[in-house]
Amino acid sequence: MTNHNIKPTEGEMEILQVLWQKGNATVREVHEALNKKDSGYTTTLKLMQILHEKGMVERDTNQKTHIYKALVSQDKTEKQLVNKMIDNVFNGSAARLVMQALGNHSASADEIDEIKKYLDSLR
Amino acid sequence: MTNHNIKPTEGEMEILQVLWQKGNATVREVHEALNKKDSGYTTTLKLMQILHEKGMVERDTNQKTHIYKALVSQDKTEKQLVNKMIDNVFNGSAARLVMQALGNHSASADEIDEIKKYLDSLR
DNA sequence: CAAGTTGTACGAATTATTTCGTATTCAAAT
DNA sequence: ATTTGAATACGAAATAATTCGTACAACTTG
Repeated sequence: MTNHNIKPTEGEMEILQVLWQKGNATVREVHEALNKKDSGYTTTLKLMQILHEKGMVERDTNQKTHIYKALVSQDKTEKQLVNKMIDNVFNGSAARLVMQALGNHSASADEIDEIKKYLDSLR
Repeated sequence: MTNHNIKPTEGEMEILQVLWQKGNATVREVHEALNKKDSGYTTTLKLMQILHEKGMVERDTNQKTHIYKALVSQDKTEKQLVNKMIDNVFNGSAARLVMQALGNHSASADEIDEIKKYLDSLR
């Protein structure tokens, strides 16, 4: 299977987020979206070049200013990370992760409804 | 608030898991529980010493063989990690994480029931 | 008690990740 | 055309995390 061992680092993930959200973007756009006051433009550039080396993004170099686009799927990447966390942190129990996620104040009433609907659809 | 910025590394997490599960344990017990063929005993020892430096575990040094015990709570640590993932990976949406977790790891019917019960209890 | 075994201590090597500095290229504006 | 600004390339420094080697202390047991 392709895309076997994608394991973006934290910094790489931040960039992928932006690319998934925007569809495609230049380094400057990504850098500004991230709005990191603690690291410079060339840092973002470098990370994006590394993502490219690793085959996680592609880029159009026809213009001087390159345009990047994610190659790894958001869904697959998210699944990978979630699975890893279920295994590493919750000893394989998806339910435990879910409850931990919901026990926080993070989930609004709307979200909870959405989840219930989703659970029903699983039947 | 105490325990403000716990952020165990991956290796540290593995050890904490064992300590949470066993209540307390020696380095050797932890090392064997982890069953790492790729790294040696002193590596586990070192990590546990670092956990101690960081105040995440305590140890009884009355005997030659020290006995370790987690000081950070499993629940709080899990919440931290889950929240971090919700922020970093799911743009703040707990619901998205939950659905990714369920759509995936094929939560069992029992697990799903448990989650529904839990959701109802949140009202 | 001497030899072997099991443990801790801890500096240092290794590896991974992030960050930066600087050279260079290209295009726009003066 | 020259300067200026914005971009890429990329080595290397800085930081973080893991792993190991080795010294030494404390028990075991023959």
